[in-house]
Amino acid sequence: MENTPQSEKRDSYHHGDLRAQLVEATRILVEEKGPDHFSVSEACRRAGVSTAAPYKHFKDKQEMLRAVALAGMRRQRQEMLEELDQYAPGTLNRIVAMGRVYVRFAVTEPGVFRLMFGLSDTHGEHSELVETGDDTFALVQAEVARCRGSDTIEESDQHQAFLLWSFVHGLSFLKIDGKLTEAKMPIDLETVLEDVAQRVVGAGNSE
Amino acid sequence: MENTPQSEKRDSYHHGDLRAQLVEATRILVEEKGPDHFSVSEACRRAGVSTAAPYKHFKDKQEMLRAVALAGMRRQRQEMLEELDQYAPGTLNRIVAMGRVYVRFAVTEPGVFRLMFGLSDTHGEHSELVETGDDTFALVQAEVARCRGSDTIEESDQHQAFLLWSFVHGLSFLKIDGKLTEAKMPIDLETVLEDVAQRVVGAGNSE
DNA sequence: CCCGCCATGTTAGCGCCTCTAACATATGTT
DNA sequence: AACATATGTTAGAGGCGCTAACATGGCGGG
Repeated sequence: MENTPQSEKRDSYHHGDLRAQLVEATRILVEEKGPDHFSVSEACRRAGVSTAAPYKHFKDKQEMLRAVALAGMRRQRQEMLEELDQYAPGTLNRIVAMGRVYVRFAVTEPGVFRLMFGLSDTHGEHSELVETGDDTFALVQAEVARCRGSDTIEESDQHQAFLLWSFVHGLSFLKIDGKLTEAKMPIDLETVLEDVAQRVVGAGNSE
Repeated sequence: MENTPQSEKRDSYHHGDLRAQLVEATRILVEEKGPDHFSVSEACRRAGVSTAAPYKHFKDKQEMLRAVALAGMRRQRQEMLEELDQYAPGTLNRIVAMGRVYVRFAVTEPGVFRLMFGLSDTHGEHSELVETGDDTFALVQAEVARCRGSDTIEESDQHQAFLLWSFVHGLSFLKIDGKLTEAKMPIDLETVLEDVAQRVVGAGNSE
């Protein structure tokens, strides 16, 4: 973050680390204007290069955005791992912690968060994004299994992890889209996450 | 649907019902290419008019998309009402039915569904969209209350409706973004919806 | 009945955008 | 030193959103 001089005039013809700087400019713009209103031109202006320069590093606009999305997914996963460290294994607190990170990330970086999921066209083909997402989901599955006292993931764990994921995903989007007025979400986030973890993982099976 | 001649050459200078036809062309294009890759120009080509014509009916591109989003929200709400008619009042089946409509709509018309939520910039100011969304949500709240045997909505009903909404919303997006492989969502939609309704509304409070 | 108004269409064109081609410059390998 | 390659530049094609100015035709009042 702090090693990106951004708009300092460069002394040499060549740039040094244009690719990284373009990704950072893209990230900032995506947050500022939203993924829709992002333009390559403006990223170039921010980075202080001509509008043709990015095409030496990226195939097209989509690839620039994809780089930002991938970095976002890795950052989100990293934050989860760090948060998980603070809680004892096999407890609901760890489930709650992951949900908290998920929603917090969405609220803190809604632009990048939208990118991580919205760009569904190209995601399928480019496996890094899919793999990183799968890895993060595997974290949830493992945590659910451990709440049962097991280290192997069974179908019920998959199911519960899927329920949790859908919920926090929906909650995140509703929040950043401004659909959640006070009246619709009457209690605070932390309590909600605890409630959901309890309902999904804490209780016994209900069939 | 069948009263839109689409690309028939029109005999007269004037068009007759260009606005409606542009909305329909927009809807189709949004489904075909996704909300991102929609262009006013192409909608004009489909409707057989010049690229300046839409601006006699819409302020800008956003307003065209908003018209499609609003129509979508009303259609979704209508589908819910029709589906609800098939089930006895005060039963979990009615909760499940609403979830089914929500997800089915998302899967059937992912482009419009994205539009209904994605365009968060302009939603806040233009109240029709917000109101329609609120109306639909109120339906869920009322249904939850009635499962308790009450006709007045209390905070616990709000809370449960919110949980349900977040879940189906997240599930819908994960589905249309292709994030739900077989391994991640091991059982079929109907069973999932029943399970969630049971966990959220069916069970007693868990605090 | 005709005439003028206004709604709604058209063409022309500006400015911005993405992306490519052709050229320029730095870097490092031999 | 000379060349190959990586990475920057300028110029420009082609598409898009939107506006201005003009054209057409339906409709209501004299």
